[in-house]
Amino acid sequence: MEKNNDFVKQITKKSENLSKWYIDVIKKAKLADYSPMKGMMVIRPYGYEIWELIKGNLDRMFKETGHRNAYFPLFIPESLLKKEAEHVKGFAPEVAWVTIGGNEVLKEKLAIRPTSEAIICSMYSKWIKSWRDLPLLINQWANIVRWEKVTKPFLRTTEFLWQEGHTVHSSYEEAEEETLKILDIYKTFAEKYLAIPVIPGLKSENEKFAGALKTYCIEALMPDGKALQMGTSHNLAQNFSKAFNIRFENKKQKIEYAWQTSWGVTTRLIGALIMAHGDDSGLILPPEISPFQTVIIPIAKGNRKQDILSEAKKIYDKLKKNKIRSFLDDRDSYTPGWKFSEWELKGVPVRIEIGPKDVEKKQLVLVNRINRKKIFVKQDNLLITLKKLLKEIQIDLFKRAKDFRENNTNSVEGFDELTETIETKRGFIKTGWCGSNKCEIQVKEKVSATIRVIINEKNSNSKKCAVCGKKAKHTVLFAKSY
RNA sequence: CGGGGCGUAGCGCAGUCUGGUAGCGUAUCGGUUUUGGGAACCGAGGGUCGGAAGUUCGAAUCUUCUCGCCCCGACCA
Repeated sequence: MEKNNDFVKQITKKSENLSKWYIDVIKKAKLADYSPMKGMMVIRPYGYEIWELIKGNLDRMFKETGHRNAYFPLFIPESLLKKEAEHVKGFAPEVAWVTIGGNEVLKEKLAIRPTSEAIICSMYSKWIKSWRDLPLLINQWANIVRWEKVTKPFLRTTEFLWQEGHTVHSSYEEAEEETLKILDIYKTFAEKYLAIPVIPGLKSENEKFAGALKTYCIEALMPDGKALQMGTSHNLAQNFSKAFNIRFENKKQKIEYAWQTSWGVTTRLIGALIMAHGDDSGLILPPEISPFQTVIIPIAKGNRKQDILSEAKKIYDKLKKNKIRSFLDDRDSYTPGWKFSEWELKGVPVRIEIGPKDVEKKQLVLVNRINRKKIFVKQDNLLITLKKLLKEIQIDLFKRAKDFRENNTNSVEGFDELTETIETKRGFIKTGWCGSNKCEIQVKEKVSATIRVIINEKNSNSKKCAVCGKKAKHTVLFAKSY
């Protein structure tokens, strides 16, 4: 009986089929559900609460670095979207258009924003006149529509939620500094809050944002060996300021085009969170970002029922007072065993059990979601032990994910070894690259893997390009990607 | 957007080949006893078989079209 750990029924095993497991968990844990429109999902309260925690923490980090929130329109007139040539070329295939308003056919069709550079830049050109107006540091939390062909809840949906920062600076160097500052915030957030280790770096020309000079990103490795881009930060240089006429008078009294950045993360982060940490029993949420850090399950037996319930309520109040997000599951219609499985499926990191024996001994049972290890703790020591356990779980999840990434990162030399490793092992493939578009495409055509991130911009320790054999300019990570 | 698979009760499925008026498990609702790993018993409700058109005396079942979802590719956060 104690041998069988298959407590949760009705979800596919993560080890057997990650995709199926992923969908099962999302539906059974009530994170999201499909809507009547293709590729559009409903984010249910439990899923949205995770987003609120992501949003709250990132928002604080943005504000601490001087950014302010604003809100721009959902629609972008076609003429504005077309102003930056590369930009419109990149997004055209996935834009949804509004052509009728009320009963009238519109004179100019309106794009539902696939990203907001165009509308925001058109406003910036009105607002910015002098170096004294800079830097301008604005972020917006918004929804976005991209008409994707293949969708998957959280990872790629037709409509998604995100934040997009759009900043304006008086020099290239300052814009570059901002781009890297945000990249660092993203990395810190991913690792400290989501407990997902990421690799920061530059995108290749092939993979960069339409309209950017340089695109930086953070990349994570998922359990199936595919890479997931978790955030991007672009140095737009003067590409958009020239297209949208954002000019300022600099300190030398010369008119100059402004230097810009843009950056974003999306509800995709929730998808990463689900895949990175979960197991055969369901989700495992890092304490920092879990809607409930603990769930209290009273085992209300026989004539001790009232007794136990009131003790459980006291524990709940105590945790609430100490700002530990918890849920008291005192529903009478489910048995304790059912609740254990349910909350494991929902990924709550610590379960607190309180039954007749515990009330007698003035103790509680804490159960770690990662390994189901039980800790018996005196009621007086609850806070200290619980806080320690939550910290431990946060760290363990990060460590687990990092070990996985390291075990699935292989260094290779030469085209054959590169393509063979991708085919047989997947994961990140570290190798030298000469910097040519042609070499990257050659790999893509053979094994459909691309350069996820350039991790060493300057030199590559005299390695050779894995494809052409010429001297390598960069060290890069190849991978298949989401 | 190409190749493959699937849409029948909230969920998981059988029934489709061979046409005859819809069933199983689970969940739900009411009641009683229960509660330390998805409780037991008694009773009840719930489906225009994804949608449309056609063939037929008769369609979940056959034909055509269409919508959606999943998997594998190509494209993207």
